[in-house]
Formats: sequence, structure tokens, C-alpha cells
Amino acid sequence: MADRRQPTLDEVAERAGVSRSAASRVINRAPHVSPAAREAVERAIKELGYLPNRTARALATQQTGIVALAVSHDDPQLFADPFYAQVIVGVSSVLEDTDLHLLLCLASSVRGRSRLTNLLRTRGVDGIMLMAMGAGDPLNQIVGDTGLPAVYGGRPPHVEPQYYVDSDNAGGARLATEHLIGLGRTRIVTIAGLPDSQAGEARHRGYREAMIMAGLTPYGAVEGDFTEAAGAAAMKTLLDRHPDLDGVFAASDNMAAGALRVLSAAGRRVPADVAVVGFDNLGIAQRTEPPLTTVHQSIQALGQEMTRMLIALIAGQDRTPVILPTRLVRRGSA
Amino acid sequence: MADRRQPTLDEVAERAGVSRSAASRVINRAPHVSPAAREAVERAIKELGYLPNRTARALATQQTGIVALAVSHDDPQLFADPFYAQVIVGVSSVLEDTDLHLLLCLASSVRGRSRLTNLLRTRGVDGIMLMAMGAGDPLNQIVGDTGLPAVYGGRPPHVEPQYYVDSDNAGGARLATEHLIGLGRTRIVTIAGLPDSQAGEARHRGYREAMIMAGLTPYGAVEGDFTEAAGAAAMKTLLDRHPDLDGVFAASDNMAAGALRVLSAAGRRVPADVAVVGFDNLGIAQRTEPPLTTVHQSIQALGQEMTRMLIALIAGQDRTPVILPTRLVRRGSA
DNA sequence: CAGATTTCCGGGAGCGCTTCCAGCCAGAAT
DNA sequence: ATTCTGGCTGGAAGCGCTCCCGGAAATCTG
Repeated sequence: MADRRQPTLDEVAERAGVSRSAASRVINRAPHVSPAAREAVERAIKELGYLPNRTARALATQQTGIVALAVSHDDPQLFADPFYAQVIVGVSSVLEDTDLHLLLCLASSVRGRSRLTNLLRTRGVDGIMLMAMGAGDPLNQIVGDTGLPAVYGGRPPHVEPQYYVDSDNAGGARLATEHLIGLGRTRIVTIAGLPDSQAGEARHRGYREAMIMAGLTPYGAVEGDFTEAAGAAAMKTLLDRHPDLDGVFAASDNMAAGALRVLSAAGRRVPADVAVVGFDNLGIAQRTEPPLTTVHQSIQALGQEMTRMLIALIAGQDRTPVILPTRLVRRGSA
Repeated sequence: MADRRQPTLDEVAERAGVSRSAASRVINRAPHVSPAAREAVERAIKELGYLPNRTARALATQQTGIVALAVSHDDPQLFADPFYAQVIVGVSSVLEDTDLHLLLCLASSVRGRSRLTNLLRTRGVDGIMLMAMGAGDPLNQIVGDTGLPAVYGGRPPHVEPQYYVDSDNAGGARLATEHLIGLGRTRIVTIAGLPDSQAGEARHRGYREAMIMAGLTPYGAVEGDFTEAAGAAAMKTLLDRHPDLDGVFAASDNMAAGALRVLSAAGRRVPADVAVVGFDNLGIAQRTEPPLTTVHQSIQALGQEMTRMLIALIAGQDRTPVILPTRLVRRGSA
């Protein structure tokens, strides 16, 4: 553990017999350095095992080489949702080809959020990707204030951020509903998501649009918080209110799974009596009975696009929002 | 977007009418500063909205205030396992009370790994937590070379790192097996994990120990890669070889779920004919038919303990490895 | 009240890198 | 031979902070 000190640029320069500036130039592939000097420096670097100190470079360039992914939400367990793991896989795959690293910030408490705002204000990162932002999250304001490049994943409710990547929630819901309609169903209800989440609202809207465009009346809707339990409860209510329903569009696979359970307990056959379509195409969709027809959105792609957009912003380019397409995955339930 | 420049310490000092050193002292709560000066500086800080620049401080103190969590594995999808999300929740909960931030590094390719070693060599982080390390992972070597504080989550196979946190896999497996034995089962087989994962080996060992200590002979074992499909395949093989088996210990819940499916297809009643115990206590354990009796390990606790240990190491303290307890969760399957 | 502490203060030297700039020396053009 | 390019080069000034250290001031001794 003795002297792990890394060699410095000065030492490299001295060994190569050039000035520090010259050495710096060859490291940064800057012009104005003779082949001889370049070679000498490169040899010195090799011999010394030199690597530029990240922090020093960051201070000089005003660039940290780090981007943050913030999941700001009151429930710390939210992050346990496989959704975020997929986002991260996508983000990482893009970052892998850059010199940027990923800082992960779960800001679920007041303390956590203040740490995050501190990080931004102290210029601890070059840019930030935000997810699961609530409506009144003060972070929105702060991110704006700092002027740091910021990309939203999904849109926070009631505001349209300048830069964001989102799935085509409304389009996906239309896809799902149209599929049910195509099956000849007419008494189609929806288990909607929370209306104060942008995705929930958009999926509900897509359902309504599809119904109306087909000349049908939206047949019934109950909201749930995207969980299996909520889906089950909603399904019970809907069966009560509309015993003759023949189609269900659930705004999440988890809710669809709960609905499936309730339908089966109520003696309805799926898809014969009631056809069901979910949303998300999570792993659970393959394990329900019957397997769930659902709307697929590529969450990795979401992560990738967010990252690409952020990198562009950091590089000073401008970008327009990106809406990612969704597609229907047909399985047994519809 | 005009001039987002944050005020510097110099400006604070000037405004407060003191020297930069004095200002620095009040910020770092160092002694030797008069109440008057302190108050003046604090007012100036408030008025200017000053926050110390992270990078500059890092350069001066040689501490970045960032710790890394590295998941080094060839399969990028491995990270999608909810396991890691739980670890991260645990890690974050501890970091929340510190000034440290979390850098997440998915090193699944050669390029990814070299980025990671670079990060370490360039002193981009103050310490690192390593998970899912393969046996011959060059990272092991590099981490040792850099002399950076490093904590392992789980143990890599065939080596015993100096600092690690691990679940009591062998103990948990004993618990599970003893439970089956306590139920009167004697022809107990195991669906073991991969023997080149430390957890797989330990769980298999625990099973054997419990059997032998009870005077029983290990009745049969087939290895699987922890997935549901592998569990199903293994169960088929085991039923073939030992049609009279009456107990199954599966080294993961996913494998247990696969086994359950196969058993039911084969007409065996669970737990009447065959009792089944899993390991991990994942969400899936509650959704199998019947619900799965399994061994619970707190993955969040794993993340928390790793983080605490790393923080201690960074502070220059020494620590001994931590083995986290497991407990049996009794549900319907055994 | 002189002398010995203690406390407080600011100057200045880093931390390791980038980058501006003025000076240099080829070789090309006149 | 003289001027003019224009690619090299190294000195030096940062980036914003910490922290050592010598001196000034305030406090405590007897």
C-alpha cells in the first residue's frame, strides 16, 4: 500500500524532455506537436504508466465527465421496479462508447433531494437525466436554474419540459384498444393508471380516442396505481358496474394480471368471454394465465435515447423531443 | 442561460471582508475563526448563494466524494435482475446520510471494464463496491493494484477477498433442508446453482451438510443456472432419476418456480406428495401455486452493509467481513 | 504590567491539469 | 539575402479550493 501515487503530467514531460504544455497536447491529441516530441511523450507515458488525473482535468476544463440519472420519488421502493434497471442498461450501453460515467441518484427524501440539488449547484455533473418526477417537484425549478443540460424520461404531469424522451403512451393505448375492437368487442372498459401521472393520463386518452374513432362509447373506467392489487380491485368494480363487459384494456401489465385473476375467479373465460390487453410487456406478461397480450415499449431504448440526447446537449447541440414507438405483442389473452 | 457562474470562495471572502483562508475555515467548520468573522462569512454565503465547487475541493483534498458500484459480468442483462435494484436501494439509503454519491458501473464488455479500471487508476472515485465478479476477472488484480478501498458483495469463486459482505448461503440452505427433514421427508433432492458461483456452491454444501447431519444421504442433485427454465429442466431430470422423491430444495426461487410447474404437470401434489423450498424470497415466491416456502435474505441489508464497510475503509478504519443471516419464510409449498 | 500563551488571521504554496500567448526556427516566397 | 509565413515550443496564468505557517492580536499568568 506504500506509494500508490500516480505519476503526474510534469513527470511525464520531464522524462520526455519536453514542456508540460507539449505533453498535454499529445494527450489531448491537439495539433502543433512534432512527431519526435509526440513519440517521446508517448514512450514516457507508457513507461511511467501515466494516466491523467480525472479531478485535475475536470477542474481545468470545467467538465466532470459524469452525468447523473435521478429518480426523484417519495417511495424509495419505486426504484425496485425492473423498469429502472432496464433504463440503466440502456443508458450504460450508450455511455460505454464515451468517456462519461453514470452517477445514480435516488432522491426519495428531503435530504436526498437536497443532496441532489447540491450536486447540480456545485457542478458535480455535466448533465442530468430525470425520471419519475412529481408535479410539484422543486427539482424542476432547480434544474432550470442551474442551466445544466437536462433530459426528462417520460414527462412530468402538467408541464412540457424542453427536452424529453417518452414512449408513445397514447398511441400504444390506441393500438391496444383498436385490437380489442378488431376482435369484435364493443363493451370495452379500461383500468386506467393514475391520472396525475402523464403516462396514466395519456393511456387513458388513447383508449378514449380509439373508442370514439370506432364509433363506440367508452364503456367504463376505473383508476389504479399500476399494481396488481389495484388491478384486481378495479376489475371487481368494473364487473360490478358492467357485468356484460367483453374487453379490458389495462394501463399496466401488473394491473392486467390482477384483472385476469379476478376474471377467472368470476368464472369469465379469457379471451372467450372477455379479452384483455395490458401495457408494458414486462416479464409477468408471459407468466399470466393465459399469457397476456400487451403493448410493448422498449425501456432500454428509452434509456439510450435519453443518453444520446443528453450527450448532444452537453456538446452544445440542440435537440427536439423524442417519442418512442410502441407495438402490440399478441399472446393468449386477446 | 446567461451567466450561471457560481460565486467563488474568493468572492465570498471579499464580500465578508476576510481572507479566503478564513472563509474556507468557516465552511469547513475548522477552529480558529472569530464569531464576528464567522457571521460575516455566513452572511456573505447566504447573500451570494455560494456553494463550494465540488471539483476544486476534490482536487485539493484528493477525495472525490464518489464511490463506485461495479457490476462486472459478461451478460449486460444480468443487471436487470431485481437483485441489483435492491442492492442499490440499500446502498443509497446509507449514502443518503453522507456526502458521498454513487457512481454505477456496468462493466459487461472489454471496453466497459477498461473504462472502469481507468476510473480507478485516475482516482475518479474514493472507493468501490464489486458485485458478480467472475473468477478470473482482471478487475480483481487491478483493484488490488490501485490500493483503493474495495468491498465485495458476495464472494468471487475460489478467492477470499479481504473485505466482503455476503449472505449466509450455506446456513440458509441448511435451514431449508432441515425444514424439509422436519416435515418428515427423507428423499430430498436439490436443484443446485452453478458450482462456479460461490453462492451456488455454498447452498449446495449447506444442503449436503444438513442431510448428513440428519443421518440422511443426499438423494440427488442437478445443477441449473438459477433461471426458471433451468429449474424446470432440472426437475424433469430429477423426477426421471428419482421418481420417489418427496422433497426438493431449489437454490433459487426462480428454479423452484420452474420445478413447481413441472411437478404439477407430472401430477405430483405440492406439498402433499413433494415439499419444495426455494431460496431468495423474490416476489415470484408469493405468486407461485402454491406460494413458495423459501429462504429470505435481505438484499437491501447487503447493500447497506457493503456501503458502511466501504465508508469505514475510506475513513482509514479496518473491518472484518460480514455474513448476513438468512431466515426461513414458510408458505404453502413446504 | 511584563511575559507566556493562546486564538485569530491572511499570505502563499500547492493539488494536476488546460490553454493562452509570445517567441522561436524552419522553409517558402520575393 | 530578406521578409513572411506557419507549425512548434515552453512559460505562465489560470480552474477553485485546502492548509501550512509566520505574524498580529487577544487572553491568560503571576
